[in-house]
Amino acid sequence: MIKAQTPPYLSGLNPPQREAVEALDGPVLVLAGAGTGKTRVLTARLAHLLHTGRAFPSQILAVTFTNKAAQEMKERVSHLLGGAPMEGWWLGTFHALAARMLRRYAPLVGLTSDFTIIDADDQVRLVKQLMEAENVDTKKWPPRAVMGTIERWKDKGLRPGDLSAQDGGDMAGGRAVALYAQYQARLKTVNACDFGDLLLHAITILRDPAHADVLAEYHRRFRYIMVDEYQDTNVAQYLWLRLLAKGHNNICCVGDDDQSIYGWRGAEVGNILRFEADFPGAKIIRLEQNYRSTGHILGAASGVIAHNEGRLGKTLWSEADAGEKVVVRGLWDGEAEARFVAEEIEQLQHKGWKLNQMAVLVRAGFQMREFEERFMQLGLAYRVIGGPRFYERQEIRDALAYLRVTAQPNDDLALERIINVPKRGLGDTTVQNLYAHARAQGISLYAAIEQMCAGGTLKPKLRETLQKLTGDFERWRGMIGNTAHPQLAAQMLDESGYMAMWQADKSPDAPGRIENLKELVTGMAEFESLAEFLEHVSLVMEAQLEGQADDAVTLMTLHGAKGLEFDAVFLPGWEDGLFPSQRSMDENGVKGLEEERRLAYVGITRARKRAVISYAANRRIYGNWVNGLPSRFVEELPDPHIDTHAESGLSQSGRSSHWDSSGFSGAQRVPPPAARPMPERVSGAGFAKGNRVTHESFGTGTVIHVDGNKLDIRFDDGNQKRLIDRFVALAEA
DNA sequence: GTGATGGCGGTTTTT
DNA sequence: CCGCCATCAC
Repeated sequence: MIKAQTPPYLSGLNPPQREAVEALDGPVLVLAGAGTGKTRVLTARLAHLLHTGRAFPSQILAVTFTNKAAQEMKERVSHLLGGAPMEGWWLGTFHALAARMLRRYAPLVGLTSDFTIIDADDQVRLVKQLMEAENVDTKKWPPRAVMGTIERWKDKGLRPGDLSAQDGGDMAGGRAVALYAQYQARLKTVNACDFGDLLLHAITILRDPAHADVLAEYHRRFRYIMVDEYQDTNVAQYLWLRLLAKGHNNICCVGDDDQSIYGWRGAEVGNILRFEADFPGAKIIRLEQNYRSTGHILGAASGVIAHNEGRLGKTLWSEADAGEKVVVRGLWDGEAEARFVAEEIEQLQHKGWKLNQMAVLVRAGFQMREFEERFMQLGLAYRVIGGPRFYERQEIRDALAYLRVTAQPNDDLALERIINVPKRGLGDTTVQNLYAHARAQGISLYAAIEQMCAGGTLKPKLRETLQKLTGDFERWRGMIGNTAHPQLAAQMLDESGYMAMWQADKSPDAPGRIENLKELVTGMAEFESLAEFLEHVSLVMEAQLEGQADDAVTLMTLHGAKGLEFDAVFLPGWEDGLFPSQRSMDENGVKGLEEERRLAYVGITRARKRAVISYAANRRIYGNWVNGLPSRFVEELPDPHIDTHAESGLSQSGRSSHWDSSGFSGAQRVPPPAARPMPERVSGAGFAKGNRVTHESFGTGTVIHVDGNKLDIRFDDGNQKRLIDRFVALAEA
């Protein structure tokens, strides 16, 4: 038999990569270090399975963590195979795939196939309700924390029945397990699931001997399983995978234990560390050749991560040049640090580097403000990743709640959300009464309303209001199927008075909200049906793409940066307590510290050519000045790979002991609390779109967009900048 | 039902 | 210091 020539997707792979692509049978763990071509291997492997005829697309289960990763893989495989659309394959996130299974077998766990998927907000509201009904002090135990405990149980695959009362410790006055049971019961009553349930229910079905036929069916179907980012799987996901892989064990997991940074939300590094024990005979393949970073950057990153215990161990190497050493710089305070970073960025920009290829990666969101302010002052284009997302905005969630109740009247959480929005005179007391009835009868809120209206104990006025509301929903529900869903949505927002509510609202953000609502309605057209649209928003809480300047510095958290790469990466705030975060260390001890260290590793390895680490001696945190010491991670950076004094040329002994007081402008030390020159103009002067404004260095321009105190201004010289309002003044008429 | 006020807490976040 | 809540007064 004549072998076809090497298929294109195999060419250019290095030996371990190729081995990972071709090892199709049995369990395989691909330990893919940062920048070692993981995605390339995954996609080539998929292509290989299909190309060699080992499997049809429908026989492969390919799992990712994010929709973005799933999308990317879909596109790349399709491209590798000549653009053919891959029909019927199971490629998606754990949650999307589990939801797909569950839609089909929902009755086996007491749901109907049109169950609702509730979001984080609904989860907490439900827990809070239950806590209040149980007289649990919500001050002492915040509902969020109780919900967190429940979620961790779900992450571990534990249902209320698998726990005993003491497992909750004193959380919620020792009632956490009971609350968990009630929470689950309530979800069942309203035919809903939370994210954790998607996997939990799926596991429940797959491991129930009574439904062995279901498992058998999936075994027949999925001959190969592939998993991305395995280090981020939780126990529930692991159990789900194990059940599905049982028998053939053709499972290939790709991951990097050194990049496990989601332990706090249930990820178990243990899954990847234990792989060989879990899947006997597993082949372990290490991808260690890095194609991304220079030698010094790799050396610095490796030096830091080497301080962690219990690693599987990899030695990254590169054929690339050593490049520049990692710059480490101590600054006087947070402001000086922001000035320093901005200055460095501008210098690189002058050398021809693209802002798009630079990123500032912080440990926590609140650190971004200092940089934003400085960038705005300078008119340096930047984009913030990870703000509030489209589907999380209040008005969008309200609109979705209307749609949810229309599609599924038993969706209590949704109904509760909008029952009095806009105001209909259905206040707390009324809602509590309705709920009391619902709980007593074990029915949904909507059903309770119908029953009570039929009863006749209600005051006429109230009854009229409620009947109007249910009547509206009946009417809208009747339109499903015979009216285009975007039109249904538009009509609903109109007839409910929701749109009118915002139109009547005089607050400055009301127009923006109306815009968003319109955008929501327009966006719905891309989906086949209302149900499909709702499924999408439940499972794909995608960030909204904002029309920002094309070339801009990226500002985001270290967590958000995983999987990305930039020519230049700035890592500010390396002070003990901030990074590594004090809380992490207090709450999780060495484990917490090690996860922080992995975060440091992730941060450094994002850089292709230049990494700049900085720390400040003084920082204002929550209003008061605190002085900090350089992060222990700074000490862990191996000397040969770092340059502590990029510009100032001060003495070079013990690096923690001297701060670069010269800054880059030679300013002398200023006692932190001293009055600093603050711009006189106050924020919130009420600029509006269309205002003519002036700025000291940019001249006159027109405000084209207002976002809180940030203004997008098109200057008369053609430049567009984003600035803080207090740096501009209204132009003289 | 709404607006004002005081207290408190304050990482990381996808699905 | 700032923003979110819960509570209170109307």
